[in-house]
Amino acid sequence: MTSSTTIGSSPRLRFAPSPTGYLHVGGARTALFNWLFAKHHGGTFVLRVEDTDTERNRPELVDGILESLQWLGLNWDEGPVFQSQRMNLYRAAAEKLLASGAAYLCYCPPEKYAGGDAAPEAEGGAAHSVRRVTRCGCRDGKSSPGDQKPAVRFRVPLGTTTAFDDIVFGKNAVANEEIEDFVLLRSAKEPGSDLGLPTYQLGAVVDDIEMRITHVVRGADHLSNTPKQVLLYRALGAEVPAFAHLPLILGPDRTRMSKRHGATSVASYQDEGFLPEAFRNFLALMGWSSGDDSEFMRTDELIRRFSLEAVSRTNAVFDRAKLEWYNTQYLQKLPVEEILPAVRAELERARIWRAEWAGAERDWFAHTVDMLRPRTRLLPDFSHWARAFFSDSFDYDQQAREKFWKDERLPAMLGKLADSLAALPEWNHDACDHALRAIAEAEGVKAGLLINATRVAIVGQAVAPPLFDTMVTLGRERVVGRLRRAIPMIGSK
RNA sequence: GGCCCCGUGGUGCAACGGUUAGCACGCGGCCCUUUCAAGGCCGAAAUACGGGUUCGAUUCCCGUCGGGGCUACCA
Repeated sequence: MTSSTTIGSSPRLRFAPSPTGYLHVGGARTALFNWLFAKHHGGTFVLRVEDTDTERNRPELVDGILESLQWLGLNWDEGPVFQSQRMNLYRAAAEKLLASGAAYLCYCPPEKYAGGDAAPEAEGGAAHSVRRVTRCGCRDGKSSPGDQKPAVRFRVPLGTTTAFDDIVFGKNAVANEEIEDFVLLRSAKEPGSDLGLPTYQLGAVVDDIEMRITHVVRGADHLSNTPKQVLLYRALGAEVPAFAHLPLILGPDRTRMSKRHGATSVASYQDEGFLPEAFRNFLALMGWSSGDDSEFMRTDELIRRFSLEAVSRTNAVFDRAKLEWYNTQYLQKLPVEEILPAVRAELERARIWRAEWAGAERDWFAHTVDMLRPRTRLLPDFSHWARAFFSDSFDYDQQAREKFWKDERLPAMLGKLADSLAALPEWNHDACDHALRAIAEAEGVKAGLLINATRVAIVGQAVAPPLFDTMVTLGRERVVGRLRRAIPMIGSK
């Protein structure tokens, strides 16, 4: 679409989260697209932590963000680079801009510009409606220093228009009159220093230049800021990178996703038992499509087919039901070997993992997981409703008991079944099948009655794989033992 | 308020001047069946509205409405 999108031999991308919260789904999608693009073109993916706002920064959140990124498999090639450790870079840039006249010192008190929609009640409520683009007397050197420490503001060149090409949104142009003289360096807080911390605009541009970022891929909430940054690149004498803004991910009510929309952090989905690859696949199709109707695309295919040109301009609503569908699909379709580690981790978490399953009983484990997975949606299903397959300590679902243990002849019939099973010369699907049906026939009841009652007796649930497969998997000893253990419970509360 | 962006079923995406507007999730029904899933089949459901341009608009233009973003010494 954009001819300036000539992708060099090795594009350099970056994801630059700010540690003011956990990694949320929007950030994860941005990281994913950067990563997919870098992988597709054999480029470099850099991680940068934008921690210049010392007030709102929570350093302890950095680890969580990195962990979520790693969980998603979005490995970075360089970094993490912390902006807080590169202050001299930003100050040098500010000095350079000051020296060239592209920036000026502003002595206005910070409160003067506080407000806007963030604080509409300021100045009597009408303030935001008459609010003008920031342009104070300091720009022309009319203000005197006084006691106030200065901030450094960019001197937006008036009388012209700033334009750029966005790979996703196309041509963008805005009259410079509409761009405020944004702050580059905040006024100093500490008594000693003259200049303060850099703002996002300065930090991002200086770093993107220094890191030789070729493609800036980020959320569309930055679209309106981009002209400012284009101006900065030029004032710094640097080449403007390619921009690609991504449509936003919204909550079900079409407003920006936030805590009140429930789970928004990547970590919460990890905790719930989603598979990272399923999550990735889901995320990839929010704002992007392969062009055809493909939906189930594993990561290598995503990398192969990804392009920024195919990114949509429409905001997308996060649909948890679809995410769950993806997880179900992955749980179902992946070679069973690939989901074993995740199931193991889940069983370990539930403290019912046994070392043999990684050794001598590895085949049994793989087979059992394979048998169970068509009925699973999230990883914890393996340790919850399927718990009886991995542990002898499990509960009997109350509703299942009420539904399938109603018949008062059941204790006697199940007793006979237990005896019959215990005496079976062979322990396999058909042998169990015949034994049970023989008893049903002799007692004059439908096999289903015994099948359902037995299922509840041996796994505690109404839901399980086909009964005779379940019996074979569990083994004779367990089945007979559990049957006898359950008999006294039938009819009792 | 100002500036900018977006607008296909409830949701995520296709159709990039000519299709009976396609796929998927979700929803309803049927089949399968030993419970529950998975799977198969069928169904309801959309081009926000109004003007243009055109032989012909989902598609191009304008307006309205709706949604979103920015308008911070946050990022």
